[in-house]
Amino acid sequence: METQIGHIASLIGDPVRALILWTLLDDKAYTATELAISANTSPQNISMHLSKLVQADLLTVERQGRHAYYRFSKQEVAYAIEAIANLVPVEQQKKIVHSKHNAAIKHCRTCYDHLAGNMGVSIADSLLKQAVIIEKGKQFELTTKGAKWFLQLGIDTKELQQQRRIFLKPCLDWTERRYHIAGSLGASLLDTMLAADWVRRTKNSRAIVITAAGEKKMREYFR
Amino acid sequence: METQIGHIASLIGDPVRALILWTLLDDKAYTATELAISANTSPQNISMHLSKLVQADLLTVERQGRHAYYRFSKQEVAYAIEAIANLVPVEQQKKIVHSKHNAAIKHCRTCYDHLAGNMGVSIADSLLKQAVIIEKGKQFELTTKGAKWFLQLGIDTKELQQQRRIFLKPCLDWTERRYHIAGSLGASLLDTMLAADWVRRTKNSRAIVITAAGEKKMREYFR
DNA sequence: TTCATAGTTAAGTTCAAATTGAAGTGTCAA
DNA sequence: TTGACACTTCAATTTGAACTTAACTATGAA
Repeated sequence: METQIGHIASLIGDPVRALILWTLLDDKAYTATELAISANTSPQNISMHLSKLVQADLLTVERQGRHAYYRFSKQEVAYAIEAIANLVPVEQQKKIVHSKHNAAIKHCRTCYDHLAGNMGVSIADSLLKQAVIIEKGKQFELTTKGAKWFLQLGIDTKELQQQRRIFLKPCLDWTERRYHIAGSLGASLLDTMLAADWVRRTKNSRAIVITAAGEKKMREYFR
Repeated sequence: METQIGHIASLIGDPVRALILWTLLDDKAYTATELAISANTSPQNISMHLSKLVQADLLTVERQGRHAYYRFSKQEVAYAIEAIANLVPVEQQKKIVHSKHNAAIKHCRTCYDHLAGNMGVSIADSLLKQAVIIEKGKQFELTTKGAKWFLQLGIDTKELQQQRRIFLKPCLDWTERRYHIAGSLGASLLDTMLAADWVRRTKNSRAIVITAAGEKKMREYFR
C-alpha cells in the first residue's frame, strides 16, 4: 500500500504534471496542446506525462477527431490535490488567495475579437473595482484614471476613441451571464495580451490559454 | 502554487518517505532508528529524508537525550496521505484491507519475553480464529492442527511441553486490556520471529519494530 | 576516562526518470 | 491528393535526487 501511495504521490509530484493537474482543477477538459502550452513544455513531453496520469487513472481521455481531451477521472483527484495544497506552509499561502481567483479565470474564450468567458468577466469586474471603468446606465465609461491605466499597457485610448468603431461597450457572455468588455478597447486589450504572450490562441477553436508569465502579469494588473 | 504542490507531493512520493509517513500514520512518535528499520534503509539516509520532511513542515522533531522523536506536525498531513491513498486503483485495494489491520499492529512491545501490545493481541486473535489455539475456560489450549502450524515455523511444541516452564497461558496486556500468548510457546514464537528477522528489538526500550519482510510474512501466517 | 549508541553532515557515485530529437499515424481542409 | 495539424512513439541524452562511504558530534553507561 505504501508503495501505491508513493507511486501516486510521485505522479503528482513532477513539476510538469503538477501544472497539468493544477490547470485541470477547474474540472474542464483540455486538449494535449492546451496543456502543453500552459505547462510550458513540448507536445511529446506532455503526451508522455498525460499517458502516465491516464494509466494511473487520475485522468481520462476522450478522443474527438484529431483532438484528445483530458480531464480528471473522478472528483477524488481534485480532493487529493486540495489536501496537498493544504499542506503548503503558511508563509507561502498568500499566493494561494490569488491563485484561487486565478483558478476561476483559467477557462476562457474569445468572443469575436475580445476576451469572453470566465476570464473576460473577471477582468471586467477587476476594472470596475479599480475604477478604471465605471457603469453608467447600461454602458461602460472610461475614467481619466482608467485612461492612464491603459497607457501603462501601451494602449492609447484617445486614439481608439477617434476610430469609427464603438470604443467601449458591455457584452453579455452567454455562459457566464455577466458582462465583459467589448468594442475597440476590448479588442486592443486582447491584442496587447497576445502580443505580450500573456495568453495564446489555440488553433481551430475559440479557446485561449494563459501562459505562466501571463498568470503573474495578470495578477499584477487585475489583482 | 503549483510548484509548492509539486514539491510537497514529490516529498510524499519517494518510496522511503512514503514508508515513513505510512508508519507515522498511527499518530505516534518514532525515533530515527525505528523509522530506518521499518523503512529498511540506512540511518544516514533516513536522517536525510527526515530532515526534508521536517523542513517542509510535514513532520516535527522532539529531541530527548540522544533520541530524536519524529511525528506529524499537524493532522492535515494524515488527511493528505489518506486522500492520496483514496486514489489507489480498485484492483489494488485488496491490499488496503490487510494494511489497515497492519497499521493496527504496527506499534508493539514485548512483555518480558513474549510479544505484547497491539501486535501480541492481534496475533492471539488470529491464532484463535485459525483454530491453532482454542479457549478452554480461562486457559488457552493448543489444537492438533495447531501443533502442525507451529511446526511450519520450526517450533517443536512437543519438546516445549516437556519443559518445566508453563507451556501456554493467556497474559493480559494492560494497555490493550486483552489477552495475548505467554508461556514458553509465546517466548519461542518471539524468538523465531527475531531469528527470521520479521521483527527487531530496539536498544534501550521494550519496543519492537516490524521489518518490511516481516510484514509480508506475518500477513501470510496471521492473515 | 573510555566505549557504545543515536543521530547528523559531507563528498562521491549511481541510477531512474524527464527531456529532446527524429519519425510515424491519423484527421481535417483545400 | 496534398499539406498542415494534433498527437503519439521510440531511441538517445541529460540531470537531479537517492544512496553509499566515511567521518563527526553528542549522549549515556561502565
